[in-house]
Amino acid sequence: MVIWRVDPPDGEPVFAQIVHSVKRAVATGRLKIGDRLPSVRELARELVINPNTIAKAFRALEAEGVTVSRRGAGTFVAERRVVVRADERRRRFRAALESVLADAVHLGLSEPEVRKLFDAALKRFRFDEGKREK
Amino acid sequence: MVIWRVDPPDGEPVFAQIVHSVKRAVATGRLKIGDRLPSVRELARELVINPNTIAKAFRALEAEGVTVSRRGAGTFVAERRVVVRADERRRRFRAALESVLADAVHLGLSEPEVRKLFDAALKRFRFDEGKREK
Amino acid sequence: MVIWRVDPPDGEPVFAQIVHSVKRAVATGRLKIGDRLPSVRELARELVINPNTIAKAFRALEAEGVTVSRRGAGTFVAERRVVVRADERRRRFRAALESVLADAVHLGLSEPEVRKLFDAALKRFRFDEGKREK
Amino acid sequence: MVIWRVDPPDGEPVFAQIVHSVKRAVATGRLKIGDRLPSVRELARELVINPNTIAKAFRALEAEGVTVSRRGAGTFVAERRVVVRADERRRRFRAALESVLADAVHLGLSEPEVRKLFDAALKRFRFDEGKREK
DNA sequence: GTGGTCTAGACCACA
DNA sequence: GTGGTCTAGACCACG
Repeated sequence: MVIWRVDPPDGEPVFAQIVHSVKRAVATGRLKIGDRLPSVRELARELVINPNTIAKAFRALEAEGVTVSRRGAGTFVAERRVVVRADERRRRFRAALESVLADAVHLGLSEPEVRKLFDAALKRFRFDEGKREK
Repeated sequence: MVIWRVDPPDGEPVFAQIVHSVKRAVATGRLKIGDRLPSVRELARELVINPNTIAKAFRALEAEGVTVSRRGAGTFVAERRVVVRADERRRRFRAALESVLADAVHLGLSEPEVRKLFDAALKRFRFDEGKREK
Repeated sequence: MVIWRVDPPDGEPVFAQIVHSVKRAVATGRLKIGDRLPSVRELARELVINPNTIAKAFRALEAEGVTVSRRGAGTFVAERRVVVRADERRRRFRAALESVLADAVHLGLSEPEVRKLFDAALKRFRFDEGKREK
Repeated sequence: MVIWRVDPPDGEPVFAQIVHSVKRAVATGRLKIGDRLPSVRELARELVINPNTIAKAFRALEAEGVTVSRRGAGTFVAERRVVVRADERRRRFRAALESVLADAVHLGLSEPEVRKLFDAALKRFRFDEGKREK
């Protein structure tokens, strides 16, 4: 799977698309703890995007605890550390899921189709790793 | 279930929260085809939100085909009509789902927890209705 | 062809749909000069529409010179009388046509398709009658 | 050809006139895919119209898929993508065309005149471009 | 009464 | 700089 899924006219802000790309890559194992992300300038050149936008995305990732940046060395995938209380994280997940499911209904997807796509997606994500790996 | 889940400081634009509220209510059967939504002014009073903001949400809902508005009459839940191609709607759902799952991983949810919450949520949505009902 | 093409949730105001129905019927010969329209109450019952809305449409038709109403007798298709200057009517037609054609392009219709639909539609309209008929 | 055909007292809402202006300009090739529209504020100044009104028109254009807007960047003519089913788009075109033709009859235009104006107008529209161009 | 349009002006988010 | 959101308030069009 490709890491960078960035499409400026998509509607989602470009910096958010970068944030999502990294989070998806980490959550699916495409990026592992300790892996180094490209430098801001490098990535800006590759994706043809303003470096300020990349820098903003990286700042957001660090604020969320997904990455850590070490001066002069670069940005790295961080050890996963859970900060949110159990009920709070369930609440957030449920809310996000409900929006997605409501959209699915309005898009005209059937329940079996949704179930199938969910199962398929779920397989690609690594839930119980992160705290053990390097 | 309550229909209106609106919390201005939430970060998500208020009008989008209203849009989501209605889509969720329709998708879960809390609102049925032909049902009349509260009037713009009425809802504005109830939620303590500027009427223009409500009107904007209703316009967005109409543009998405979720409702129809009639001057002098009100705003109604529309017949559900599927317009998007099958592959396109799968693509959209998959993308949205992946973001939600990536967030779940980073929130520290476990796979069984996610599965359980998904199953529970799925039960509340009505996938195969809409084209027949009143 | 059916005369009354009225669909409240269509977006076009209901009274305007009635006006268009009558103008279309007259222009295609479905209604002829001197023909009597249904009474306001009769039509309101038939179309399940507020009588005020019908009355408003009939007022608009009379203002445009399409119909004449005779007290106690009803509303009748009027002798066609042209009031607009030649250049003005060409200007109006051109403007309306351009909007329709622009929409056709954005809808994805092809030029031959448009040409064909135009030719087919044109055949159904009676341009050079009206001043002669009873 | 001038792009902006906006006349506030015309009866048609100002924002709709702007929408039509852009659609016409794109459909006739006056604006090409990827072209940047004037900024909201710039156009507001030029047309002496409230920026919110311009913004509303641009939002409507985006909802119809004619343009894409990017925060911080501007509003651009979108790749043309056909979403509506073939029969549906024919139905819509036919309905709009019939209203225009009925009006033409009532305006007193002759059939040859209508035909001539149609042929002339048709030449100015680009039906089969859009998916390939820059 | 209903929704729709337009203006004016503040403030935010993004590139 | 760009577009987006929200408020406040006037006025219009429709049923």
